[in-house]
Amino acid sequence: MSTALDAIFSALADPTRRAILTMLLEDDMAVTDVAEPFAMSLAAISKHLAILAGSGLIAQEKRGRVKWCKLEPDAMRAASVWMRGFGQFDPLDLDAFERFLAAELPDEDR
Amino acid sequence: MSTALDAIFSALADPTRRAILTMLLEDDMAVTDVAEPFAMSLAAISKHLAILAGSGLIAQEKRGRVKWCKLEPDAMRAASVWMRGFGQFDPLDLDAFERFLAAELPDEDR
DNA sequence: GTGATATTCAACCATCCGGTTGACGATAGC
DNA sequence: GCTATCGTCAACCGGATGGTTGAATATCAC
Repeated sequence: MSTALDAIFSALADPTRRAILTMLLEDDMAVTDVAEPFAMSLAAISKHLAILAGSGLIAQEKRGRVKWCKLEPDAMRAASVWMRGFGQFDPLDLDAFERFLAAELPDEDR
Repeated sequence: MSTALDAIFSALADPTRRAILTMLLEDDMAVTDVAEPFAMSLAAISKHLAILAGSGLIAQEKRGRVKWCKLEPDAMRAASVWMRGFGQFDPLDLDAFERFLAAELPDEDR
């Protein structure tokens, strides 16, 4: 019971990585341009981007010597669906919620 | 830009803690009962519960010598809303979710 | 009061995480 | 070919994280 949601939630747990995702919401960006507004080294940002790519939240494509980073919002869907189970369903609806999860999420994410 | 979302996402990043939240979806539980299905010490679970309480995802109330743990689903809303900002989710799946809501919840709760 | 149960505290440990720096491999421009 | 730019790699560092154990605190049952 883990890997995909683990990776997504822990990727989202860092404010720098959330800020990067917000930036990518506006447009695809090269690694250097992603790093520019942050007060940390390029290598650090490169690691953050690798973590985001590893969780599937972004995709990276190298074109020439520049590597482009592109948001992959679909990766957030599993986590969003998981979270929605809380708060919108009261205990009486639990069985129905389980059925919904069974339909929406792969086994390993339940 | 950080603390609340940091705490919530990093609390959710651990599979043990997510499993605990799922258990609490069914009913409020005492610490010992929460710990029972897990292959780790009671102290470890106690720490996990403290983290969940610290992030606001659960509330704990001590009654007598037993401490009851109760889900606080509202705490998830900030994170859920944040994620939805990215979510041009697959429209077909959203439709499925809407149909599910329509079938399972009375009108006044939607 | 004695003894069992519920929970936390404190110290400790191994590992992971977020950051640094410096060297390196590729590609672009001239 | 030379040089500047883009990005990663490797080694390192301090602090957080997730777990352990054993002692301590509080409450309940008798």
